[in-house]
Amino acid sequence: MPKNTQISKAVIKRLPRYRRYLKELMADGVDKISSKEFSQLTGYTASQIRQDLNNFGGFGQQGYGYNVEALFEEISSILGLDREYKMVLVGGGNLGQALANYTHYSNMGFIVECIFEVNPRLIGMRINGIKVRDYEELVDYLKENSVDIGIICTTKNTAQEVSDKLCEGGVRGIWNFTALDVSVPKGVALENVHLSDSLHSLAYYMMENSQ
Amino acid sequence: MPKNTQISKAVIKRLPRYRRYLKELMADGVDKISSKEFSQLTGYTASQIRQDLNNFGGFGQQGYGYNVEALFEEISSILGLDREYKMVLVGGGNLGQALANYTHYSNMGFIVECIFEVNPRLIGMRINGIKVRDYEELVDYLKENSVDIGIICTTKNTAQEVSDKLCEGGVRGIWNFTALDVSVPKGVALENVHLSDSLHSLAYYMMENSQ
DNA sequence: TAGATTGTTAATCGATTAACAATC
DNA sequence: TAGATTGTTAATCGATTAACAATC
Repeated sequence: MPKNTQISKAVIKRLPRYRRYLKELMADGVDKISSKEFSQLTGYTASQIRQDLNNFGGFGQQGYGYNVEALFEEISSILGLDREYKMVLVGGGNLGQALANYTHYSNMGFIVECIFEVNPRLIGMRINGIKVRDYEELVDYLKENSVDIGIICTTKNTAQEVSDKLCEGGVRGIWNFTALDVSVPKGVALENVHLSDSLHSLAYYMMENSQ
Repeated sequence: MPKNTQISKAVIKRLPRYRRYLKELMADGVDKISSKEFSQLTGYTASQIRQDLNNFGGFGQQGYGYNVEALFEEISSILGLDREYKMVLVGGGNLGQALANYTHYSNMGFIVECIFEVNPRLIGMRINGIKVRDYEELVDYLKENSVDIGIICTTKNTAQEVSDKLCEGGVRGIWNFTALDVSVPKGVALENVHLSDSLHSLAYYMMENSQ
């Protein structure tokens, strides 16, 4: 139960990371952890961890710490990972195909229903079980099916058009892998993965290190 | 010519974005831009843009603005994009193959020399011209060849081992796509792309929107 | 010269860290 | 009860924004 103040982006970015470590702890059979121990594990300060978690509620117990499994469930719920998301991916090239698979099989609850493509050689095929449809069918498909998230993996120059069609078609989230910062209407969530930007930052830090 | 104060991560994250927009402006034949106009384009405040750029030098001209092409070159140089980087990718699965291609062909100067894999069916093949080698050869390869950046695209449980081999082999940067936060020795730059974390943040914002 | 816009300092805002009272 | 550790307030730090003098 979130308090009604807006949570900062910085906090939200840390939650999936906390969750990953909690999952590992569960796998290792650890059932309680203090903010201090969790700090050593994650690299965030104990103070920040407590501060972050208390945005959402008091999940710990004084003198004891946090129950690993309970905290994992709480964070999962906060992130909305206790539901299912239907997704479509647009742009079934090399990277698109790989991402469709990755997303579908590595993340519980995120279901990639199909891939939309313009290349006639791919249309009609199945890629690891995920059907490839004609991009022309996208708008109709969205009319007939409820889709939560659209993944954009096209070229830069069609990205905005694709995003518009997805948003008009009723998706509530866009996961964008193109180099374009697409704009989405209010009420649609947007997450960009700019791979080249990431690589370019890496280049910077390499140079900085060697000075 | 960077001043000798450490530049904050927030600034470095914005530079590739500035550069992308400058590239677009160049393609559109625009040759000067003011911080105010650039603000409208990028969504960052004019003040922040000027502040950021002045960490590295005075690239503008009072009363005029910034020369688009010159600024693009400056930022490229700051990011270290005026050199070549030799890369190897470890883990040539679905996503690894796609990333090797993407990196090799979408980014000038980032050359993926080869892919290392354990799957015997892939070893010896070429994927879009990039040779797949036996993972067993990685250590020797790094002894004989100078490699700048290692891309890790294996499963989570071998990620740290791979990272260690790459770092001992002399790479100066790690681009990590696994869900593990690998640790690298001081002097090696690390950039993580946690795809699942990104997706999980998206899920959060979708929920937040619909409340 | 007048107008525009930078470079840079100062003010504000927000996020992180420290401290400690509450409490298990 | 004593010890440990949270939840939360206060202090600090850093990043963003505003303001304006410098200057093209």
